[in-house]
Amino acid sequence: MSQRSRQIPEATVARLPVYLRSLAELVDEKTSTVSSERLAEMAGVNAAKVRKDLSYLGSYGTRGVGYDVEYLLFQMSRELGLTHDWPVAIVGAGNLGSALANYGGFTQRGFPVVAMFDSDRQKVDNLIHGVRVFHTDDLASTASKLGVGIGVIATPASAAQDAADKLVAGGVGSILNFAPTVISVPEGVSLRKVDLALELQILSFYQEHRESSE
Amino acid sequence: MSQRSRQIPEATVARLPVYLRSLAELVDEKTSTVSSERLAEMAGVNAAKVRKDLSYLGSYGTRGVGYDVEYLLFQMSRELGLTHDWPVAIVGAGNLGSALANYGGFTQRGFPVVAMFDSDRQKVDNLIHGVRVFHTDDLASTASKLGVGIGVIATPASAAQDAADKLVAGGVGSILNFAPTVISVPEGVSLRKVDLALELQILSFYQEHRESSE
DNA sequence: GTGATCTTGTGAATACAAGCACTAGCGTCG
DNA sequence: CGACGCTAGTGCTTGTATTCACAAGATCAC
Repeated sequence: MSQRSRQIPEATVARLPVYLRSLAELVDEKTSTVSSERLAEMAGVNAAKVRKDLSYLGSYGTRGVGYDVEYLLFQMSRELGLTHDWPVAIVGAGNLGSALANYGGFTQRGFPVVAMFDSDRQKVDNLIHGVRVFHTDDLASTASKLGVGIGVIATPASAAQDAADKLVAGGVGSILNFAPTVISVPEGVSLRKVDLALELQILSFYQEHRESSE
Repeated sequence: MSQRSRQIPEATVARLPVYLRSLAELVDEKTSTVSSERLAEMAGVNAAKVRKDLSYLGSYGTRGVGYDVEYLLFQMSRELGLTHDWPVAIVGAGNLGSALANYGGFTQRGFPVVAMFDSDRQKVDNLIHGVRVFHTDDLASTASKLGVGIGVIATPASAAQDAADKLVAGGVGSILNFAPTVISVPEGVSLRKVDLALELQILSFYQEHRESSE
């Protein structure tokens, strides 16, 4: 059963949510069928890529017609694991952590924040946007008890690796890291990062090189 | 002069800031020389990749010895365009935009926020973390006047494309998009995106598939 | 029904990235 | 001063992702 679908390439997985959003828009505007070309335009990619990406999910299109929007949306949600909620824990109750907790979009999209953690005992037992703050000493056990699947690291860089280790110890399988540092996790744990400074520096590179060539 | 260095691959550019951070750490701990192996470990990549990446910048290492930390740091900063500031404008003075403006890290790292823009006249002329809010009607002209190089889009999805268009009209060459939507920019303008929901959904995919195979 | 027109699904070609494994050069130690 | 050990630089192989281009299936008009 685990081998239901051939391995989906990483690059494809990263694009599925973009298609998903496009499909949601199409539903909103009551469009029932969509071609790979239209979907490609909405997602900002090439049509052949859309078709190949979607073909990994199965043959859900109809030649000469296109894809049924609702059906594809459902299949994709299922594939992405969005048909049920994924409890999320946020480590670090500072500016960023609080901002993330306050940002309603999480829960709304199926990622309810069920706990926050901080090493500052002053913050422990506070409620942030209705979410209770626990001490990081209790991270692993609490995360495990609450069935946390995804951990978000919003600590300073120096505490990030420790946070990751504790999350993993608590059985968390996926980590989203906002701390500006490289962290390592055991094989089998998924890790993605969001790093502002890094993004700006990449843009700076291209900015610099564009200027010098004009 | 613009052809000083052979074209640096995108994947390499995206890693340079990671090396840069590692080098900064090494300077802090007073290390004067570093091998590709050590740097690879710090950056979480393979040593051969480090050497290849650095070789695009020039031959700054010494065989049998390694790289001089300070010298490499300098060269890399230069290449990344970090030897001077890049004025940044933030479009959207809502929760996210304000949080970004309040986050000191920007200015500190050479990306001073020189202006914010919002379509809500109530917010115009407010100061957020010392940064004045302008109306989006004046976006292009103000951005141009202030010499903004990088624009950050922190608007709702529906306003993002318009914000991008105005930034481009104002001469902005690089855009960092936080809005959960695909935006398009003319050739020659750099575009990167940061999208929370998307990251969580990608993690959800792997989470889902890990579970089903255990 | 048959031909014209779409649009998917996919094999093959191309482009890009990663990693290995070797070579060249530097420093050091005996 | 010669041999050895270390480490950068890089050609080549392998793997992955993108794109092209076309055949196969579906619909529609008449």
